[in-house]
Amino acid sequence: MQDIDAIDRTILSILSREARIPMKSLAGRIGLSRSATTERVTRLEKAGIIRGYRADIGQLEEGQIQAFLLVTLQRTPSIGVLDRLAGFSSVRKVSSVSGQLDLVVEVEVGSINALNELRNEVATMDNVEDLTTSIVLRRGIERS
Amino acid sequence: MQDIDAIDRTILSILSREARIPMKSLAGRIGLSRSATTERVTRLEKAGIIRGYRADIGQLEEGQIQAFLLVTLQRTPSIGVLDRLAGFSSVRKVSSVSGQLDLVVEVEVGSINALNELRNEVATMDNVEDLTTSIVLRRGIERS
DNA sequence: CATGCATCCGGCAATATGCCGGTTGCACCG
DNA sequence: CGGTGCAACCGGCATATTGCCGGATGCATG
Repeated sequence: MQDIDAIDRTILSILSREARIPMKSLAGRIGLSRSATTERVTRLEKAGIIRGYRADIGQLEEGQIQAFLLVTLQRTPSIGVLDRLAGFSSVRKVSSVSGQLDLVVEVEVGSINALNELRNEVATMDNVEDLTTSIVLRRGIERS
Repeated sequence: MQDIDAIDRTILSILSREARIPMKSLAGRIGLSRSATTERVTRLEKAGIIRGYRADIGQLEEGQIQAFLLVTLQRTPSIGVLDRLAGFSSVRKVSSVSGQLDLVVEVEVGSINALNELRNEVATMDNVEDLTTSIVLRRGIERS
């Protein structure tokens, strides 16, 4: 196969909300046999469309702190910085964005100290011009 | 049960990366019987610690646009705004943060037009003082 | 010491999965 | 045209996993 057709889209949308659903039930919902469904899912996994399956943990571990690092670079693109950020285990997600900012980095650390250290490391990276840290006080909704 | 002990933590950390793992294998890894493991997982689900299981979709749907709305409020707390934001289906995640900003809102829309409309709606909400929109150009790593 | 309760274990029937051979529709080619 | 290859589908059987018990154990409580 090659392109993602309507059936694949349905599969993705179902799995993105109910990842532990049995293949048989999934097959039932999309109107295919179990084996065909499994084949499609396997393909999607191998193609990297489905990266994995995650439990959605609602409540943070005690003492875990989430924060956003809002980064402005001296010059874009951000060669190197992205890779170096990915090297930190506390970095959860990095997005390159348009506008005044260049990067939005979501991090999760065990303490304010750890956050400060991380912040300093990132701030002193080559090419980083400005860095604002916003600690997450409260999580609202979270979908998908 | 009541508090989340070390075993629960292990369960969460395993499930947050491999949500489709069979309970039997999970049990093997943490050194408990299958039934005890299933019980714990069920408890975690009912307690809302595990909110659900999601397939991690790597590639965005064609034409889908992600963006961050960085919101400053006139006065905090943000009574009302959080709820109203949650009402938009395109809003993926809302975080209350400290610092100059008050809210970081992650959204995903089908078009720039839709983003603009959303932006306008949020900007004209009562209590919203300032709003910066940053479109995601590229997604870097994403963990957990 | 009895009672209640949380937690654990193992077992059996019901279900789901992995793996296979077989069918179908279709494009391609001598 | 018939033959070949291929992608996608189906169903079936052996094996693995789950749901759903009953029962053991440790522990706090009256």
